[in-house]
Amino acid sequence: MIAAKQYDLALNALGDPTRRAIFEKLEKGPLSVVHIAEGLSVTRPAVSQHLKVLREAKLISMEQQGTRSIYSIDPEGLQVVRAYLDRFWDEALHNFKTLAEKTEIENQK
Amino acid sequence: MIAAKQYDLALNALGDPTRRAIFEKLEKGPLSVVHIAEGLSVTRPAVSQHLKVLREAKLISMEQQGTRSIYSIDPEGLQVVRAYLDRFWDEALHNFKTLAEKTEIENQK
DNA sequence: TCTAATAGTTAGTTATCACTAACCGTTAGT
DNA sequence: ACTAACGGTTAGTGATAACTAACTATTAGA
Repeated sequence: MIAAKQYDLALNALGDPTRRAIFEKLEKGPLSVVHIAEGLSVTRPAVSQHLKVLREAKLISMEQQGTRSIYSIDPEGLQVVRAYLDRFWDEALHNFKTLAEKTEIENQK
Repeated sequence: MIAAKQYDLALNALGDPTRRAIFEKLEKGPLSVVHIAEGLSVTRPAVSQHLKVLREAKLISMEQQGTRSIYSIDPEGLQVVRAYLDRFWDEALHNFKTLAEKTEIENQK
């Protein structure tokens, strides 16, 4: 991955199903690595690697507590992806509108 | 990809840099396949395959005009991803808030 | 101090998926 | 009918990245 932009990192990170599973585990609140790993079908080291990717994308943040690493959802990455999607919103609605108008005309025939 | 849910399809689709490049080309308006392909570093068949993935994710829609296939941004896929991200918003803000409070306490020392 | 628990790293393997080449089908124009 | 333009499909290949196994480092507790 030679992604420079933040949204590249974030969308790449969320593109993997295992990483989404990890991300979704944090939906209910912060968790340590062992807690994140349990129930998942991959080994703990694999989880560690995914956590690194998610962290670089600023989708999660980490706080050290003794020997434990506690991970939480980070709003920064979410915000970046949101902003990216919003770029396309106007164009999408415009397309939708013209399509709707066409359909209407079509129906009048 | 054995993804059932719409947001799985959408996030998987946006996870690839070439597909993002295609998607971003449609930001300014609808385009035919040849127009999408020009400037990209992959062959036209590759573009066709990516368009299929984006279409299944409802991120783009297609309209046939003679021999041309005109592609546009589809708001449906955008909306699905947005809703997915929103699921994490409250939790993310909560984490952010407690972190902010902790930092404040830390600074008071 | 010794041990257990937690988790990050790295080398090597495997599996996935993006890509090209070759092909086919359809429509528009001459 | 013939040709050109457009674009979707498929088989096979190559590159990427997800994964495991083995190892190391750090901290907590007995």
